Amino acid sequence: MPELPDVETFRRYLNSTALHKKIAGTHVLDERILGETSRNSLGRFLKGEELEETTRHGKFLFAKAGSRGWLVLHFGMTGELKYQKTSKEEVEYARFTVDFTDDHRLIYSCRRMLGKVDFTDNLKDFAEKQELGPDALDDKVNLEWFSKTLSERNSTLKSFLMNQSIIAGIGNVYSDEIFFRAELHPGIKTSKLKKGDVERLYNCMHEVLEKAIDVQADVERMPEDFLLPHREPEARCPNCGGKIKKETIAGRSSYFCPKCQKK
DNA sequence: TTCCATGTTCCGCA
DNA sequence: TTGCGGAACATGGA
Repeated sequence: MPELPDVETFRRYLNSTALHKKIAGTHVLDERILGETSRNSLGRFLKGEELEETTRHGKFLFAKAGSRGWLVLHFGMTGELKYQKTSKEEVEYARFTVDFTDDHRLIYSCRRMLGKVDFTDNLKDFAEKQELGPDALDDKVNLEWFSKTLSERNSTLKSFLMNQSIIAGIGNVYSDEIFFRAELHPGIKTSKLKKGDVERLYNCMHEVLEKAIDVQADVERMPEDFLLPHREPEARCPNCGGKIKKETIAGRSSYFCPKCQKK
């Protein structure tokens, strides 16, 4: 589930596997995965270079390829990364590979084709073009900024937190988790929040994202009192034992506890 | 077979 | 003009 914690986990995985190796070539297995950069250009930009370092902005992962710029990976809803020996059998739904001269390759897979592979020579320009707000864990997103930005909007909390042009990185699953921890109903209007609510929401956003990164976004390793392990029909609230409710809010299915998260 | 799914983008409307 | 909510997109999985 590629939201901020998942993408951060991919980034660390890439760092521990695919950095500082010479790129022999690249393969685009399905052109529909490409963003603005053509198959040929992508190959030309990457071949002979090494991935030197990585960074992340919201749900976008960037890997610096020599002095030419950055490989851009977005994972859509079903994207994944895998690094393995070239001789190993192909990963299912593999769409793009970076092949290294040491006979290993980095495989980008994406079942539903909603992700994107791209290249950019400037991270700032890229973020602007994508209309990305600051990353949720960026220092800029402090309580003061958060509370000011919240007050300038008038939408549901759900739609606020999932809007990538306001704050980048939070999607459907982790926004539910944040509202659960903050004991706020996802359908509350931003204008209705009291000062204490805003602070709690802000703190829970950090708590949830950091904890999720800690456990490598693995649901099995999430704390038992998180909503995530109980995010399914008929589940019980880990807090009060009540029944978890599913409702469409801002166009997405939202799970919450109607007892703990009042509107 | 039908419904649903963690992503973004586009369109109509207030 | 801006910004919100819903539909559409692609591809299976339950």
